[in-house]
Amino acid sequence: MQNATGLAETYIERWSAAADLSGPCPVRDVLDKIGDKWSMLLVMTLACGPKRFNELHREVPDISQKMLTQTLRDLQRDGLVSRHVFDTKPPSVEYRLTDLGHSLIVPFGQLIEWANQSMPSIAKSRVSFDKVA
Amino acid sequence: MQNATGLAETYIERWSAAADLSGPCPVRDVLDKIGDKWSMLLVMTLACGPKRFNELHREVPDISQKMLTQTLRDLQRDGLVSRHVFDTKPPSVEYRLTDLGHSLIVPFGQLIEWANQSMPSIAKSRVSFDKVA
DNA sequence: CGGGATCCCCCTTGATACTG
DNA sequence: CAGTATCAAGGGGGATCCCG
Repeated sequence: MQNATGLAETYIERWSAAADLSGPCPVRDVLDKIGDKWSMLLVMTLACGPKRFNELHREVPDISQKMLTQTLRDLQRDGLVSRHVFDTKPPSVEYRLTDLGHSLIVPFGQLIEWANQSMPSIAKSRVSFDKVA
Repeated sequence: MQNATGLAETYIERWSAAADLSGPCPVRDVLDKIGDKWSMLLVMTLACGPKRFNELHREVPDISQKMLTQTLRDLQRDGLVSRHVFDTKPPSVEYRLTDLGHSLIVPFGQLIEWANQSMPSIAKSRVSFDKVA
């Protein structure tokens, strides 16, 4: 295991090597989902265990039914989430993270970690930037 | 240092604890930038060293002048990038990552790493999903 | 309960032209 | 070289209604 500086250089190196900026890179494709308004929120909400549709809706109140459905479908399409229908009445549908989906928690968590730690600096920077402008 | 499973649980735990989903959380705020079409691309492009405006434009050809300007301003506003004007003629402006900006490379790199490793699975999942539909 | 279908707004992005 | 200003288009996403 290398230190943080070494890691950074490793990533920079790899990026430079892979940086074929002509055409849509696969990385962009994944990043679009990360940055998408709801995907990661749902992934983290599902991280603590499987949940049903309306259960998710309750835990993430400000998402519309449409976007909840759509985002879940996209996550399922990418194999991050699996969908299980129980043929009861009324019907019950359970969503849960796949292994692949679960594997996203650590790298994504690192980013959250960074975000939380960096928030104060970012906030201060914004204030002083806006003050000048 | 814990193993991957322990780490995941740590992040899940923290997320649950912090999940005040009422109102815009700071995490969403940061995620918007990550997912934004150009921010991370520019950060990684600047990772290997400072660059001037048109130099950046050459290395990321498919960005428009407008978005390049705008994205750089946002990054500067957040304190991830610093802007240095050299009063020569013709004028020269150099952009470089701040320490804060540099600190993003590692967590972001982890995500890229995940993306690259998971691409095959995701691609396969998509194919089989679309086949059914 | 768990969605699908539709309408519509607005915000981001791109293209183009101009400037110090 | 390093931007700014303006206009037009596209699609992401919300609101609403409907269905099995």
